[in-house]
Amino acid sequence: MTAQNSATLDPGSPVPLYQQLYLLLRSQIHGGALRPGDKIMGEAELCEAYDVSRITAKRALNELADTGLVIRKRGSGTRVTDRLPPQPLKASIDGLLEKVGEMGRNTSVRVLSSALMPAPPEIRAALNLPEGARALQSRRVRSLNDQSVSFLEAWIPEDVAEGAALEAESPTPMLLQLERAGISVSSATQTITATLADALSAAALDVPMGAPLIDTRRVVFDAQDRAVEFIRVLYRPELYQIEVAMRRVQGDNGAAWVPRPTGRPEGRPDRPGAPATKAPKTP
Amino acid sequence: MTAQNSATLDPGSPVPLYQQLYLLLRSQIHGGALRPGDKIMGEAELCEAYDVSRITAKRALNELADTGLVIRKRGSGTRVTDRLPPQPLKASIDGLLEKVGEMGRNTSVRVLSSALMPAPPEIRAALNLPEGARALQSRRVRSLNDQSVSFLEAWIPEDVAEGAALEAESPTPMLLQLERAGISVSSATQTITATLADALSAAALDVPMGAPLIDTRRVVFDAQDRAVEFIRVLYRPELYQIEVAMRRVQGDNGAAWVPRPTGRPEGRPDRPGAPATKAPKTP
DNA sequence: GCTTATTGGCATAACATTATGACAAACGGG
DNA sequence: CCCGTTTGTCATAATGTTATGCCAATAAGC
Repeated sequence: MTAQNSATLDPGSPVPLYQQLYLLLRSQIHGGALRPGDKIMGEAELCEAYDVSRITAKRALNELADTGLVIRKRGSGTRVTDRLPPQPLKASIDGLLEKVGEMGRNTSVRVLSSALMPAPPEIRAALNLPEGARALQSRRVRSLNDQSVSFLEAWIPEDVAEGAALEAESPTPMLLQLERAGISVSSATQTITATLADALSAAALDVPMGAPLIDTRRVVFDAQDRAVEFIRVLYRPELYQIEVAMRRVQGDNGAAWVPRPTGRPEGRPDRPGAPATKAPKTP
Repeated sequence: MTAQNSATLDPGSPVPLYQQLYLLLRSQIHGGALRPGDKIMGEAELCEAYDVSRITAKRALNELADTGLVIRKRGSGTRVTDRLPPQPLKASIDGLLEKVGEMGRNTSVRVLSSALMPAPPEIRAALNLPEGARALQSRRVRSLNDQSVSFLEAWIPEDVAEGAALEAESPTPMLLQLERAGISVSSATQTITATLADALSAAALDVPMGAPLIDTRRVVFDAQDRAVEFIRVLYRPELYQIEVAMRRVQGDNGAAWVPRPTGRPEGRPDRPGAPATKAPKTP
């Protein structure tokens, strides 16, 4: 049984071939299969491998070059950029950044919009609101070093928002404002999945439509188990990833994995999970 | 600052307009904004609302009808199908299914390939192997109810694999085989991100290339802190999602979120988080 | 039965995507 | 310096996408 890499794009897809190939190569670079300095297959080879015409392969490679991920040279070929696209940030499931190792980052939050509006059904279901209830919607973008990392949409029930006198236009996280207003946040349920950038998130995060995004949804409860906030955050996977450290414990009914909360405590050396790209470059 | 909910489409995107509109409406249905039985805006209204021609609106609606999400009737209009698509499975971060509520599921594992081969650089980095080292690669697909849910690629260093006398062709999870062979698994580091289906994973999971996938990578360590396995698992987000329940605790330096290991213990009701992802479309 | 709303279908035209093929220009190795 | 390799550029043709406009067929209300 052999591991074969029969690679074929889907000509029947509504997404144009050059875009399919571009996204594919892009994810290979971000995922670590193609490393900085590596030589990418030439246009001719790509034609062969993916059964497309040279114009299509060329366009995919040119899009990569336009994004700065590769460098193309006549007669020489196409190579992945040396300057490593910065390692994606690692964050624990609580959504707070951890590996802010280099502290030179300019982090910033921009409020795109905020308004009190009737909560759509999906939000009502998450927040357990009656039909016709209104909620405060706030959309924000978080940037690090002038790169948009995450796009966020928060919903807070009208009564909660009023009671806490929230400043929706302030870049201060809504959750923090809630806590400052005396609402004791006690638990949350978070769902992690993947999605594609639509027009709205693509514009906010400065990625092409159809790019993959990490999609997290969280419902936050106060001490009385009342849902006080629903947040959906979309992250750019090449800039931000979720990392979980786990310990194996023996329980009553067999072994189980226990997530270790935050940081990198118990003497576990900092072991890369072999995500994205590799670190150093030869001198 | 107003929240413009008119998520305008992007005529400049490589993704055709009818597809953008199709995806938009589709995510509204999956997300709960449009509920079963609801009447969707007619072609004329969609033209107005999204500034597209009727042919485009019609095509988007027809794609929805082809997928079975809506029913169109001349003179009457377009309505969301009554039967709602099944909820995705929820699993905790340890990768083990939980919501196997209905126990009638036929779960099965198929071994696609397995081979001892030189470990590619990205794997060597994860497993801390020297250049030229070999590793056992095993690719598997896990299905539930005849639907492919996850695609898995495991790498085990040659010496570990030999010492444990692994049966790579057996559907028994490699990690379980390692444990049975006396290798005590004690900790792991897992990274969660999002990616696009390439040719290989698309074929294995029966989704179109370019579909979004949840991408988890895990390095497993034994009691001696030796990396014994690297696993990369790709999940179909419309069938499988990761769920984390968290508790807020007061620590020494401020509050922190503590993940609650597994299951849905402390009386927290089951709260849906509403996904919005791409499904396979067979033209 | 008549009217209105809504989808189905067709024709035309402008533009984007893709394949095929040919030639020019830069790079690198012998 | 020559030569093979690789990318840059161009032209042509088939196909897909989108807008505009028109008319037919079906459903629902009066």
